[in-house]
Amino acid sequence: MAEPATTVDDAPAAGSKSQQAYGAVKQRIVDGAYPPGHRLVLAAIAQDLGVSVVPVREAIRRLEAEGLVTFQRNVGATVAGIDPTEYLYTMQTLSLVEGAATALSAPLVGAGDLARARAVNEEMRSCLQDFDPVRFTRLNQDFHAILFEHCPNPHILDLVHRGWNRLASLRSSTFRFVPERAHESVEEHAHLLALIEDGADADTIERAARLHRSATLDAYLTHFSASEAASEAASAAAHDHG
Amino acid sequence: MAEPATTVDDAPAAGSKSQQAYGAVKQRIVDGAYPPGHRLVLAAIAQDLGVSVVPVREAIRRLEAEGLVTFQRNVGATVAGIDPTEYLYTMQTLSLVEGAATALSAPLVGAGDLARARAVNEEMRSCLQDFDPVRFTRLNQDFHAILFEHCPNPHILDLVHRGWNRLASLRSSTFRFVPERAHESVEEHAHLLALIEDGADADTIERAARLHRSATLDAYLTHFSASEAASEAASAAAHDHG
DNA sequence: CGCCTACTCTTCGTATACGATTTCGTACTC
DNA sequence: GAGTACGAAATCGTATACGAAGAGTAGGCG
Repeated sequence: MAEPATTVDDAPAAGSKSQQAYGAVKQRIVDGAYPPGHRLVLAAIAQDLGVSVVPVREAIRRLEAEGLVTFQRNVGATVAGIDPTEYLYTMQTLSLVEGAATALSAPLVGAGDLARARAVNEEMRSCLQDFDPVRFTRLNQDFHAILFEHCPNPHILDLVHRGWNRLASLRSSTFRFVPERAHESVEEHAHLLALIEDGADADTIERAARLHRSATLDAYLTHFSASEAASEAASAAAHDHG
Repeated sequence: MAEPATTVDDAPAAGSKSQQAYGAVKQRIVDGAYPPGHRLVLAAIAQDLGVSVVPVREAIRRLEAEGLVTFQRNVGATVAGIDPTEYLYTMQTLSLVEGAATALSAPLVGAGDLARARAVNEEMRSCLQDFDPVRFTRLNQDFHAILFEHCPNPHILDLVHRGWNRLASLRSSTFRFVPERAHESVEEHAHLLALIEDGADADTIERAARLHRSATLDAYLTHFSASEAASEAASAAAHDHG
């Protein structure tokens, strides 16, 4: 299995060069090395990774399917932007699937998981002063990942992961713009943990998890008082679930 | 803008050979020409379509991302099967996203849409005697499509389409095995239409739409009294939402 | 007689090469 | 001076070719 050892040691090294390229490009996108709007030129990436254009092409198409890049025939691919409307759609979808995943996962969350989640949430709480949006967002993801990762339905779980990946493009998340929201978020996390620990029914947990995310979305929308009609419509829809 | 004006009636001829291959293979899968489990050999398909293997490969990977085919490195692709567990997961996911899509779509459903939906439902009702599962399933899809197609969130709408596509592999659907369910289904459709017409709130509509699908799933599970532990777990989860 | 091994054959994975399309720069005209 | 048309460069899309990995099969060995 002696891989060509071309600077591969951290993340990729996934046997296939396609997967290798996929992992590499994906990482650079979420790391911010390829900022939104950046053009992804096949030949350049191929040369950079030491492979041909064919695997790179396939990787790009996979990333397109995940919504991380946009593609245009005979023009090329660019890193998917943070268009407010798109952000809104993504958050709404995520609230839906993450709520369900959390509810389905709840019965399978053990005491150890709960303890870990609580620890992460406390770390978030201690992070509130001397606020660092990026770090907070990262902890936020860790927290929720613990709660939904046991979801027995792989399709739903996959959708949750995709949603988080898309949001990873803008690493700052909502909390950069609306720091106040961070405070509420920590409290809602505690509430969610209590529900799970008490064995609340799935519907209640789903509702709480969904509302938690919808509230974050609303906080965002309130600050950027909607720039489009579409935003308003979707906002109203999100509210309806409150 | 100004699409090549192709967009021909059915599916293929989409400018790019990749898209052409994608459309062609997809159609053969949903048509049943490529039955579940059928091996998809790149070279064979390429020759059949008069193109090279590269576009076909890309098409296959896209179909893989949609869950219509399964892929194994250095082995090849096969049409995704109807593994009961997989069916269960798909239905559960579909109940989630279709419920949300229907609720979000409801305020945008006009009188004309309602009339069409009602007409389709009546056609289904008249279809109950002299029962044809395939035809009934098709009408069922038409009915629901009218209700969720106005969903303003393209991501959610796309997820609904993907779910339906996966189910299209087994064209007979649940109704082949549980004809009794067809009767209830028509009644629930009427109820759903009434809710939408009365302008019920989004949560109520989402609940009704989700429950409608969950009930179909349960009917299936009751007949094939679960063959696996996983099935039971997911079934219980689905019930929790009732 | 059954199991293991070596070989071949199919099929995938990737590299290279060439044609097609778009875009950008420049010169020309009104 | 602005707009348009032409041409060159860049980039994508697809075909062909070759190497690699897995699956099936025949033969030998226990």
